[in-house]
Amino acid sequence: MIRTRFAPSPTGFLHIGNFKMALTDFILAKQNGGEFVLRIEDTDRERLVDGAMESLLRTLKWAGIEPDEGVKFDLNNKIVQIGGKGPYIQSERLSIYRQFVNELINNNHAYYCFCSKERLDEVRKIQELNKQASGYDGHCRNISLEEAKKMIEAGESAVVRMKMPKEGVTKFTDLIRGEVSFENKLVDDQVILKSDGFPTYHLAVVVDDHLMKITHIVRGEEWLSSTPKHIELYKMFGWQPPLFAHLPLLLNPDRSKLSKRQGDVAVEDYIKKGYLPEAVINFVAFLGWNPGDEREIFSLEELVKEFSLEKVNKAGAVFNLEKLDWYNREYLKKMSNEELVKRCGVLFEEKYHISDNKCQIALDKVVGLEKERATTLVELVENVKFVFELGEYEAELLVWKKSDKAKTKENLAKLSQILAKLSDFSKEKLELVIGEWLKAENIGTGDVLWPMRVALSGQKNSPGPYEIAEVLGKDESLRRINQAIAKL
RNA sequence: GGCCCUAUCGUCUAAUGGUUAGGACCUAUGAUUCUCAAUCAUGUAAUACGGGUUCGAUUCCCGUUGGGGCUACCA
Repeated sequence: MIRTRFAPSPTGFLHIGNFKMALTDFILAKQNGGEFVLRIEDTDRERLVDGAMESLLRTLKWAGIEPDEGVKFDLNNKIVQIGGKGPYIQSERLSIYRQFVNELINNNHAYYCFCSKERLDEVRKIQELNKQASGYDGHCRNISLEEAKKMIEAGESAVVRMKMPKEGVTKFTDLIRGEVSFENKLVDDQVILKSDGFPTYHLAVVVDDHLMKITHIVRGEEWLSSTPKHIELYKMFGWQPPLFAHLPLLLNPDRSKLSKRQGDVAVEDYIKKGYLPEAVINFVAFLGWNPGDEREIFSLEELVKEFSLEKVNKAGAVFNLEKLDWYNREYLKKMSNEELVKRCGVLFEEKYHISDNKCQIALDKVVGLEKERATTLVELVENVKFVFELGEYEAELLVWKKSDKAKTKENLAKLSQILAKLSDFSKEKLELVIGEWLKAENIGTGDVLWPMRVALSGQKNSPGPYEIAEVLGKDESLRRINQAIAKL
C-alpha cells in the first residue's frame, strides 16, 4: 500500500510551492487507495512561529486536503494527532531520535564533533579561496568515542555528524528524473544532531519516514542534492529506502525561485483575495503536469483519477497569475448561485452586514449579477455594491453617446410610466415589455437601455438593466429611475 | 567556485526519428451589443546554440550557453 506524507515546518504561512507538494502527496495516496500522513517538522527552534501549525492545517482544510493519519483538526477545530505510530510532531519524538543517533555512534557511522562555528567558517573560507568543493573537513572524524565522551563530560558542546563514506558513488532512481548519482567524497558529513539535542531535518526525516512506513517521498527539487545523505542513512540503519520523486520548483516571472519579493507566495494570500480552492488546486496541479490531451478543467477528484508521476515535467514552472485568474473565472461561472452565496457569506457579512439566511434568496440573485464579470470572490462582492447603496453619479452619465439630455429625460419618464403598471418584474418580462415598446415607437435600444442601466446602477459599466431591475424589485427600481429623471 | 537538476510560442504545455510543431493563458482583429464582461470567429508567436549519429532530428549522444537547486548546529 502506498503511504505518502506532507511534512511542513511551522515557520509561517503555507507556501504555494509546498502546497503543490502536499497536493501531489495527497493525490498519489488517494489514487492508489493508500494513506496520507501529515507530520510537523518543528526541529528548528529558532524559526518557530506561533500559530503557524494552525494556519497550515486551516489552509489544507480549505483545500480539502486532510490527512488519514497524523496531525489534524478534530470536529471542534482542536488540533489532535490520530493514527498509531505517532507522535507526529517531531519535537515530541526527541527520545526516538536520540536512540537512533546512539545506534549510529555505537556502530561507528556517526561521531561527535566539537568544532566551533569560527573554525567551520574559516575552513569554508579557505576552501572557497582554493576553489575547492566546500564541506566539513573531517577534523573530529577520528576522535575516539572514549575521548569524545570525556570531552562531553567536561562540558564541551558537541554535535553529532554522520560519517559519509569517502569513496564510491550513491545512485538512486528518481521517479521523475531517472537515475541520479553523486560521488560520496563530495557529500558532506552532515550534522544529524544539534547541540540543543534536536535532530536536524536529515536524521529526523529518515527515521520518521521509516518508522511511519512511508513508501513514496514526494518533495521539491531543492532536496535532490541531499538525497544521497538520506540514502546513506537508510543504509547505515539497514533499512530499505523509500521511492523518491523530486518535483520541479515554482518560479517567479523572472525564473528565479518563487519568492515573496515578487508577489504573494502564501496560500492564505490567495484565500484572502477570494480565489476558490478548486481554481488554486487546478492551476497548481497543471504547473508541470497535464493529462496529455486538451482538457484544462480538473477537479480534485478527477486529478486523483488521472494524475501520474510519469507525466510530470522536469523543469521548473513560472507561477503565472493570469492563468490562475482565468481558472478562477471559469470556476466562478460554473458555480451555482446558491453555492456562491455560501462561499461569499463571510465577505457579505463583513462588507454589507448581511448575515442571516433571510437574505439568501435575494443574495442569490445579487451574486448572479456579477459571476460572469468578476475574477475573485472579493471582487464579486465589491462589484455588487450598487445594489445595496446607489452611489453618486453625474447627470451627464445618463445620456447615451448617440442621444441628448432632453430625449433621455423623455424616454426615462415614459419608461417609468410603463414600469409602474407592471406587476411581474422578472427580467424576461421586462425585456419583453420594454422591447415591444421600443419596437412600436421605433426608439433605439441605447436611447432607453443605457440611461435605464445607469439610473439603476449609477455606474458607467455594470450588468444589464433588466437583470438589475429584477434584483432591485419594482419599488427600488422605480425610485432610482425617478431620481434620475429629477437629475436631468 | 564545487556538485546536481534542467531547456518547445511572452507564460503553462502537447507531439513524433519523417506533422502545415497542436492546445490553453496573455495579446491583436472582427462578429454580437445599451456599457463592462461573457460568447463566437480569426490572427501574431516556439523547438537556445554548435557538433555528431541517421536517408532524415525538435526528438538520441556530446559540448556550449542560459536558468534553477544545494553547498548551515534552516527546512
